[in-house]
Amino acid sequence: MFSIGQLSKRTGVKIPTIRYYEQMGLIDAPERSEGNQRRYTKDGLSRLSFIRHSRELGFSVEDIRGLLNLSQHPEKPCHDAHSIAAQHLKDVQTRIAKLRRLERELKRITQCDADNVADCAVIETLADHGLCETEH
Amino acid sequence: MFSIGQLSKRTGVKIPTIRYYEQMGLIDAPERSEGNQRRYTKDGLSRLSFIRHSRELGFSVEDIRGLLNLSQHPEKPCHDAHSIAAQHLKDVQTRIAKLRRLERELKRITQCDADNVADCAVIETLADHGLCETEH
DNA sequence: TCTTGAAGCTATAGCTACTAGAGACATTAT
DNA sequence: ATAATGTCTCTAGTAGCTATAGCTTCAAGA
Repeated sequence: MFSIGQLSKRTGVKIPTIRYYEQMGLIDAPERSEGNQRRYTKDGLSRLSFIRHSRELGFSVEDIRGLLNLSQHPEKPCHDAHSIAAQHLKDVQTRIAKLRRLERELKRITQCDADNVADCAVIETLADHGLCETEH
Repeated sequence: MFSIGQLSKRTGVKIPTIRYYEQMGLIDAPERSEGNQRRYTKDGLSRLSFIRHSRELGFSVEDIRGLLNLSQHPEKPCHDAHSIAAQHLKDVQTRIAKLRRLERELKRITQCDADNVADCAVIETLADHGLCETEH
């Protein structure tokens, strides 16, 4: 049996976040001690680790709810898990592409070496989209 | 003079967002019509365009507050504008790097071709961080 | 056994940057 | 004049937590 603090240390999920997950129904409400404190089992630990890891990979809480659900049913086809992951991969790739365009634009505008704001490319570019090289 | 709807169309910023910016102090409260509706000048239009464009480049509202401030003082050195932009560029690059690692990991785990959840690499990897190739 | 300090409890509010909705009033076109 | 559209304020909701207040419980040392 782990206290919430021990669970937190083992998984790296902060205490208020664990309680938040419980509230959101991602983890079951665990048993309580006589004094009403949460007591977790190994099962609770691995479920939370699953969540933690999924969050690190950027899955949304809703996605995780689905994945957790699937993981409880080992006999089911894993097609659903794949489509969640594949969709997420796509999202990540879209975000990368977008950020790359931003990076290019930011690199360009930070290269200005003017002395004052009047001639500054940063300010000027922000004021006038027409000065941008790429679309965004 | 533009109504809020016209301003919205010209800048691409949604009406509630314009009001939100006003509330946040990013744009000045404009004059009102006799019937209490907002009426904007060209100045208001260009200020909002500046904000819109900065948001598109991913600057935070706080950053934009600083940049707008600087843009009002053309005689000032533009060092501050540069450091805001440079810091933002750095953030963007960090995010790109992180997303690339995610992308790699997601690509790897979505390549599984198991039939059911019990053998599914997606689920398995999420449950056990040790199966990951890269750190995150 | 008593005490003390750390850890845990609930409930509420705050964060970013908006977005949505309700219900009332203003403006514009016909 | 009337109807359709636009705008007003206010409140609450979104994701995924984080922080605070004021209280109770637990575990270890004297």
